[in-house]
Amino acid sequence: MNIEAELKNTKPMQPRQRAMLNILFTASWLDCFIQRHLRPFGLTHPQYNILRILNGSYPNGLSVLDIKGRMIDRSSNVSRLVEKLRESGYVERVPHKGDRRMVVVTISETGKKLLADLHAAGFVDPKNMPGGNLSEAEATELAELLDKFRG
Amino acid sequence: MNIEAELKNTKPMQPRQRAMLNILFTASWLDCFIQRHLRPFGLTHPQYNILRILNGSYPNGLSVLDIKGRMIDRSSNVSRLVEKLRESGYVERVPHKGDRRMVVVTISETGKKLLADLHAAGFVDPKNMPGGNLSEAEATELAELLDKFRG
DNA sequence: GTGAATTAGATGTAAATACACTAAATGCCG
DNA sequence: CGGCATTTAGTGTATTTACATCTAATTCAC
Repeated sequence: MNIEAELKNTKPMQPRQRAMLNILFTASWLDCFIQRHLRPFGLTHPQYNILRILNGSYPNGLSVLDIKGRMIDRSSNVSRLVEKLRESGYVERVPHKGDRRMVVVTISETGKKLLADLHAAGFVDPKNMPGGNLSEAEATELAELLDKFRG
Repeated sequence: MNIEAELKNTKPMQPRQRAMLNILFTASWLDCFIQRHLRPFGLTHPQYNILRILNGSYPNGLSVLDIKGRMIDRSSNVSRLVEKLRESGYVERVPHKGDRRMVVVTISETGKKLLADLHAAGFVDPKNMPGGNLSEAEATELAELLDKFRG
C-alpha cells in the first residue's frame, strides 16, 4: 500500500513532502515490528541497539559517549539504558583507567548469549525481516537516497 | 555523510540491513529536526500531526479512530493527545449524533491560526525543510522504494 | 600552578508512551 | 426481544523519554 493510501490522504502531496512523511511512517512501522519481536526477550529497541553496538566492538568496550554516537536514536539517554542493561546482567561497567570521568561498557557473556538467542529465533535473518521485497540494488539505492535526503 | 559514517560502523552491512538502519536513523534525525522547530509553538510532533489531519478534513471533523488511522505513528494514544489539544483550545469535541460511542473532533479557529503561524514561520516551506537536496524525481523514487520496502 | 572552560556521565522532573484494561454503545443472531 | 460479541473511546500504571541541570574530572590559557 502506498503512503497516500496508508495516511488516507486525499490531497496530492509535493514529492519531498511525500518522501518525508513516508520516511517517518515507514520508520514508525518498522519500529513497531522490531519492538514487537524484541518484547518476548524483554528488550526495548534502544537497549537492543546498545547491545548490538557493544557486540560489534567486542572484546573492546566503549564509553557512554562512544555508544551514544553510534546509536540510531541520538537523543537516547545512554546512562540510564546502560544501567538497565547492567541490572539485567547484559553489560559490565568498569571505570576508565587514565580518565576517571569515563566508564567503559562491555557486553557480558549473558548479553552475547541473548543476542545469539535472538539470532537463533531468526530475528536478524533477512528473510524474516521487512525489506525483503527490495532487490539488493534497490536497497542500496534506497540507502543512498536517504543519505542524500539528510544532506 | 553516509549511514556507515553516521553510525561509525566498521563492518560492511548487507544492503537491506543498511537500508533498514538508514530508514530508522533518518527518521530519528528528521523527528529531532521537526520537534525542535515545533517546540517554540508548544506542540509535540504527534499533536502537530493531529492538527494537520484535522485541518485537512476541515470543515468536517473526524472521530478518534479516523484520526488514528491517518496518523504517522499508529501507536499514538489519540484520546489523550486530543484532550491536550482541547485544553489548549486548538480542537473541539462534540458527541457524534447517531452513534453515541463516537466523538467528532474538529480543528478550532485558534488551531487553524496556529497552523497559519507555523506556515508563516516557514515551517512547511520546502526550502526550510530537509530533503531539499533531492530532485522531485529522486523524492518520488525514494517514496516508492519505501512503499516497496514495507511490502 | 591557578582558575575558567570544557568534557563525561548521572540525575531530577514533567511529560509522553506502551500496553492492558474498562465502560458504554451498537450490531447481530437466535 | 434478550444475550453476546464487537466497536469506540477513555483510563490506570509502569516505563521511557525529553530537557535541563548537576557533579566530578580534565584541559587549557595565562
